[in-house]
Amino acid sequence: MSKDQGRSDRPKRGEASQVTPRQARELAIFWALSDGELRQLEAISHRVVLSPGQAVFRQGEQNAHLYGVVDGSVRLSKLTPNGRRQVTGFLFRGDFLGLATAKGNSYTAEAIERAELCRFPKNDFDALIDEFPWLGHRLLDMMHDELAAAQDQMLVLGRKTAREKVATFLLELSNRANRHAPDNRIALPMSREDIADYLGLAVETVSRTLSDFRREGLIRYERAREIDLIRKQDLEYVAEM
Amino acid sequence: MSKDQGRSDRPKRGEASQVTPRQARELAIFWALSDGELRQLEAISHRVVLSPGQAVFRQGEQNAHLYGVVDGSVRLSKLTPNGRRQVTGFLFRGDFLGLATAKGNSYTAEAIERAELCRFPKNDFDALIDEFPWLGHRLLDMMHDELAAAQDQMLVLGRKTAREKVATFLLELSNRANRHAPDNRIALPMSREDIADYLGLAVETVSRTLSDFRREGLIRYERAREIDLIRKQDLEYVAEM
DNA sequence: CGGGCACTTGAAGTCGATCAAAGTGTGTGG
DNA sequence: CCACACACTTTGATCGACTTCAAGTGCCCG
Repeated sequence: MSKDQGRSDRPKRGEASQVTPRQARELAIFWALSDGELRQLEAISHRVVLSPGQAVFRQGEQNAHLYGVVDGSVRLSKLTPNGRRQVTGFLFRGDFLGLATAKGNSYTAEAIERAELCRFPKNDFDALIDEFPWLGHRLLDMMHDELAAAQDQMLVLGRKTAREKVATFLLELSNRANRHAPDNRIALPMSREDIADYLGLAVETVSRTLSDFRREGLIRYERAREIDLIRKQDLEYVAEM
Repeated sequence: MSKDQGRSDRPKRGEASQVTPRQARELAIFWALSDGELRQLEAISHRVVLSPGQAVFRQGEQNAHLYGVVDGSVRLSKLTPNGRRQVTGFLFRGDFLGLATAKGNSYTAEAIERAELCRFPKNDFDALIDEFPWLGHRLLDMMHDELAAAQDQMLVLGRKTAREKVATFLLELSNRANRHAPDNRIALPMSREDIADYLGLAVETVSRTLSDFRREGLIRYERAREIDLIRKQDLEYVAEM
């Protein structure tokens, strides 16, 4: 998870600068770009670095940009007038955001831990799509995936018990965020409250359920944010997918 | 809600035929098409008529078509292995489906009441997009809306009480399905169980909550599937949007 | 007109929320 | 470098909303 702490080209947090060569390479891989295409994308890209808690954009704001997560993790959430919160998703390196916001964001995006993003103006990106139409198809595919994920989550929220929700969450995180991590050990950058707001539970229930899983030997952890999924099979059984 | 019962051009249910001039006109309006564009869309369109309960397509099946709802209403749902169901959305005339299914449907789409759909092969539609690029943008916009709706529903499922859920549902239906209906009277083509599975509640809770609303004078109804939203304001207050 | 399915209502039970408090770890300033 | 403060996490006890189980009731369609 190279954090590049103290590198000289690191800009002031929350501000944008030109993308670095490393970021450019990341982008090229995410989008499966040729060299020529990459150069064009680079030309319209800026780099954004956020510290924990800082917002990429907020519910209700206008937003004319697309973002790619290069490093770190991002939390998407909606707030009700009376202050209840629903976390609608977590994003990790390789994920994109800003897609679902034609006019005014319907949700807030915030960095959970220190995060590096790439930013492109939507207009420039649209122009790029006209030049490389398959980019548009890729964008549509990404929205497909996002929509499918949202519908899966609706099932989790509407029809699963607390145990099933937490088990599902752990497995989802294992598949999405820790693709390349050592087997079955997952890092949880988000707080218990974030998890609770994602699963439609109280913090205490999340904590209790994790303790239950540990007592039953399904998982193991000392630090709260680093969990070993021993007996993944049984966890899958609990999740009842 | 002209049902065209007994019209001579009505095909055998569940089978496809050429679109009718009336359907073509509907399409032209939905997509804001010019005459030339409409002719091309007509050329690739087929008409599908479904009786109550019949599936447009099923979870897991391949699906190479897009559909537009011309009349009636459609229920989208997901099933867990152990038989629990989550209804992810309801579609009415003017809505589209088949968008979120790149490879294998992630949900089932079924007619609630008798429904008329227009069907286009995805390939032909893609070709049409190449000719009229703004059609692709329109498609992206529609996915925007779908995604935003899904995220709204996540908030409903995760963070609202039974009363809030039911109130939200009634108002949503009033805005979406009954845009052109006489003020504040809504038709509910779906069963109480469909509503329950949409809101993540038990059937009995939906029924009870509606009875409560009636007792409190927020709504009025004799037949279960036709409800007057008297005191919409108060309903909005209950929904806590 | 009669049967069946959808809806409603009632009573009891349970899961998760809420309230309360103790424990843990992390970062900051002395 | 240590001590303290604060935020996060865990655990316990109680409460309440919604589910589940069990009968009704009534509407719709044959």
